[in-house]
Amino acid sequence: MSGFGPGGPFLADCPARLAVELIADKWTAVVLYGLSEGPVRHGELIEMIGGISRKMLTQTLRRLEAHGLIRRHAYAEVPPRVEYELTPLGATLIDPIHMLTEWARANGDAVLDALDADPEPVAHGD
Amino acid sequence: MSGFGPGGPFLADCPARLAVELIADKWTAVVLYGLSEGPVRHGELIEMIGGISRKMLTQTLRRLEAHGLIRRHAYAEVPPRVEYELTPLGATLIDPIHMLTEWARANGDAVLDALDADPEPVAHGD
DNA sequence: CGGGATCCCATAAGATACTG
DNA sequence: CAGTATCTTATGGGATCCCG
Repeated sequence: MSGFGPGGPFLADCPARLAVELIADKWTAVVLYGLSEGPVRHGELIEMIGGISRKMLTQTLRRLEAHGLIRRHAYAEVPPRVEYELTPLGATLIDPIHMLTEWARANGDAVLDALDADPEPVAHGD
Repeated sequence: MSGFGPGGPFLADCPARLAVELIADKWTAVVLYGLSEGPVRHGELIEMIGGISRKMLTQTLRRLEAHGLIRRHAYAEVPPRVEYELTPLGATLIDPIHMLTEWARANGDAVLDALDADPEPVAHGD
């Protein structure tokens, strides 16, 4: 399995790359997770998530909307009300994200233990 | 489920945050994926992944090692040989990553279609 | 061959203030 | 309440050179 030439790296066009580009930023997975139970308002997401700025939330929601993973519902009211909900496509992403979450719940401590055991930057050339 | 006060956002200490902090960067998931079949050398990873710089690879490997997810094996040879492999803990992360990959393989086209349908930045305030 | 050090640039992301 | 614009800083990440 090591006979790939310079012309064809394996993982270069791997679907993992797309998955990473989609959810591998600071907020995307958390926002999707926040929407997993049903429609949520902008302000509610801010409170739920805790620590995200309005700018980052809006930006994340926009990208998810453009990717077809969530749907925006703006009501013509005063004061304005906007709700976001997963599309059927977006809902299919909840399971994988849930698996990651479960993994973290089960193994998070082990990771923190490992960090605790090797606190130093591990310079192998030293 | 909307009665959380200012003192307790739901997702703030959610394990999803740890999961995100672990794998939500450009290379971590791909590197783990590259190690999922068995021990691989540094240079092999470079070829397999395609596009990663030596600096980023080393940096990613160091963090994974510190997190206890991979193990480094340096052989006292000339020229030097260094192999990396998943720890048992790291191996448990492969399944979740695999699910993401499978999702991308199944739904990647749908996402690209959505992007194609709404190419513009979607300015709702316009 | 593996990897550290340095320099440099592009982007991410927070704070703040303003608009409908 | 929801969203945008602008500014600023921290970080990510590439290129390059040098060392074991």
